[in-house]
Amino acid sequence: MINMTAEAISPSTPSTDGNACCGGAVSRLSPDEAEALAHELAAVADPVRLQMLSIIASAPAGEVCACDFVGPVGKSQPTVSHHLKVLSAAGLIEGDKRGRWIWYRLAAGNLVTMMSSLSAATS
Amino acid sequence: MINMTAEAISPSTPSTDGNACCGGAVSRLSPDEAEALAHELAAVADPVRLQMLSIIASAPAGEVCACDFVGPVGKSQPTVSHHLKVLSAAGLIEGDKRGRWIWYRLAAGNLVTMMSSLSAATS
DNA sequence: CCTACTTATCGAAAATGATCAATATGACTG
DNA sequence: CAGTCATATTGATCATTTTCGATAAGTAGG
Repeated sequence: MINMTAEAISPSTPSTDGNACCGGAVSRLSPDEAEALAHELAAVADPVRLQMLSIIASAPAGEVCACDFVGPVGKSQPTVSHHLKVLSAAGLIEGDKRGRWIWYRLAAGNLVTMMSSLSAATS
Repeated sequence: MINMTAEAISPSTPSTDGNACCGGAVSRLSPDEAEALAHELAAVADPVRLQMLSIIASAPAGEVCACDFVGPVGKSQPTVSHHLKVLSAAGLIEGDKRGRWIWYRLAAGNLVTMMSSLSAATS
């Protein structure tokens, strides 16, 4: 999931002179890793999507019909569909098409993984 | 800016007829709570800011001079200053002005709090 | 005081993202 | 098969965010 194509320790500025600071900083995250983690976090950093996740989480059966989001979040159906797609693409939810409806449930593992990565980067 | 069209436990669609779904969904997050949590998460959902947090986290002394970010993240000084402001406003880092420099350290508690809120909303 | 240095702010340009109306797609129903 | 319902896609608009060059504000040193 996390990309290792670029080196994690960025070259930084040469630190040519005798400055008191500026020169030795190092990141645990390569630019690519940071990009990937930021993308996952961005999927969750939206009020509508947070409400949708919370709606699924508090559903008795653990799953919610797509049409059930429109009313509570107060957005149009295309907007809800867009957000479902974002959450799905980020691996945070999974949809199950049954008959005319699509039932969404949490893919809870990926949320935990995401938070672990964040913790590891900022330990 | 904040839309108040729906309240915490949204009434949703009337569900007048005998639909198999659409009607009973409830969010644990009010629109305002969702907005607040999303705002905190957005502070972290950026590759540059993630790298900056990771740079502070891996600094031996636990703090990093502001000038030390510019090289590693590969952005201009005004851009770095902007991101420091965002992280600071979100309560994720704290700056300490000593002499000519400003030293930044993690305010780690708020990261933990943020992740707890996210967990609680999506339990 | 004048200069060099560090950080912040301003203003503008470019990119990204959220949103909705209209419409398409696909599935059940009568 | 025609109609209805649930969801996805399209196309456009509006708001936000990222970014940088220029410049201001503040501090230390000569």
